[in-house]
Amino acid sequence: MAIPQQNNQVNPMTKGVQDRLLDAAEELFCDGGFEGTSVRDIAASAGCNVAAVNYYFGSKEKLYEAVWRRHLIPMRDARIVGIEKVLSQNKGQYTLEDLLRSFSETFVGPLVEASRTSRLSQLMARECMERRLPVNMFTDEVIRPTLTVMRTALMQTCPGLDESTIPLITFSLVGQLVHVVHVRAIFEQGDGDLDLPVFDLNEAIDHIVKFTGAGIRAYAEGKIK
Amino acid sequence: MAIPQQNNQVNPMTKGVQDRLLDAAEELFCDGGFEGTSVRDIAASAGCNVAAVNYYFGSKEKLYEAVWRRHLIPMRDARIVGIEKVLSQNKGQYTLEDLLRSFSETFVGPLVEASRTSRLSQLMARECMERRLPVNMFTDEVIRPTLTVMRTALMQTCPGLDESTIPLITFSLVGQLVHVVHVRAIFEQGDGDLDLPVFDLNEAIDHIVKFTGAGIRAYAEGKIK
DNA sequence: GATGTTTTCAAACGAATGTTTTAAGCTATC
DNA sequence: GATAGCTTAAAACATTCGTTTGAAAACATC
Repeated sequence: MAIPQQNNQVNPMTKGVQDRLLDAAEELFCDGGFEGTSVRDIAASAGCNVAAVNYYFGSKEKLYEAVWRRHLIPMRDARIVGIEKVLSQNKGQYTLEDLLRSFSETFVGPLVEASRTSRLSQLMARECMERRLPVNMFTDEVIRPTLTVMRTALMQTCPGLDESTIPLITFSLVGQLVHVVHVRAIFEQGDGDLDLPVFDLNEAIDHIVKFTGAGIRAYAEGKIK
Repeated sequence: MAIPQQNNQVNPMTKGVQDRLLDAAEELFCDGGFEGTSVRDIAASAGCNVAAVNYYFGSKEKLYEAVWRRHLIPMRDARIVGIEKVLSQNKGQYTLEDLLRSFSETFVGPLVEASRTSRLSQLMARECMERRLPVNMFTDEVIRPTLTVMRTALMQTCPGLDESTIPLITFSLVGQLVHVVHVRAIFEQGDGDLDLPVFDLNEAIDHIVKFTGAGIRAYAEGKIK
């Protein structure tokens, strides 16, 4: 009746059933979404029986949450250390753009670097809409900690900046970065015959960094509001 | 066997079955997504039989497309006339921020003004991920026409602007606007106990307009790149 | 009012879903 | 090697799904 403990496989050669299920579920959830993926598909892809899903995770829903838990904390930590690395860099020998670039790259990185057309980004985008995870799981584990670090980092970098503007500034930066991930996903799966301008990720990030930097400086220099 | 013609109801008092199905489907698709909504729910909500969906639209999928077709063209037209209204305003008596504000408001407007926590925005966000509409239906009917008008408008407003920067600039603006719609949806359905700063839509749009304006001027004045 | 067409409805179909059951296989301990 | 406790497996269970069927109802036309 009870769900067995997490079995951290001792032998690293062959993954246990739990890990195989997590891997398979992650890939299939990304491609087909939660509703579009059946536990039979997951079990088949993991090479085990259907019942294993309920045996190890209790339900399809719990399996979905377990897939997410593997990503949230590493994602948050990567963003935070990215910011702190810039801050601790040669005691102040960094520009606003350095800070923005570091944040942008650690933000976009895990969302696009994953193999096979950015699985995490698909997963994230789906989750934003389907709302299957417990509310605040995201807010508590990723968004709030990141915002806190970013706030002090920006204040330290731009002395003239009014602290009340930081939420909206961060909002603008994140909005552009999220958008870059979405658009990239669209272009990658597009059939290429769109005559929209070709989309280059590094070029886009470079633009976002400079563009956002200009906006922030306008705030800091009092040219806005 | 054949699907009957669109019956444009003569008597405006009582909507026909097709329209009732479209209304019900729109609401339910927004709340539950495509997979999460059954044709039985739709039929019940529309007050008709299940078979009516297949009778009038051929399939659940076709009904979903029909729901979308009611929105795409009005959305595109609203954006375009919003831009053109500013352009034709007192022969040049408008600022860059006027243009950005008009575009922003017509962009965000239909996504947030709809009754009940912005149905269209939910629908849009879901569609971005589930990809159920024919590819390029969005690109052809909305995105490309809007981009074309926006390009000429920006070039006319900022003479010093390099045309090659416009796609990325528009991208930044749209990214922030899409994000504002998403975040607003999160806050509206949130339980309010998030201690994140309160989110005010008009304040956010005002920020986006000024922030983006500063970024564009930085390009136009050669301070970037 | 009879006739032919369009629309509505209850019922059923066939397939797919998540979950549970029941029994067999496995592994470690004595 | 027997025993107890995990783990796996096949099958069945109970829903739910989109769609189709066939007949009744409503409507229009003459």
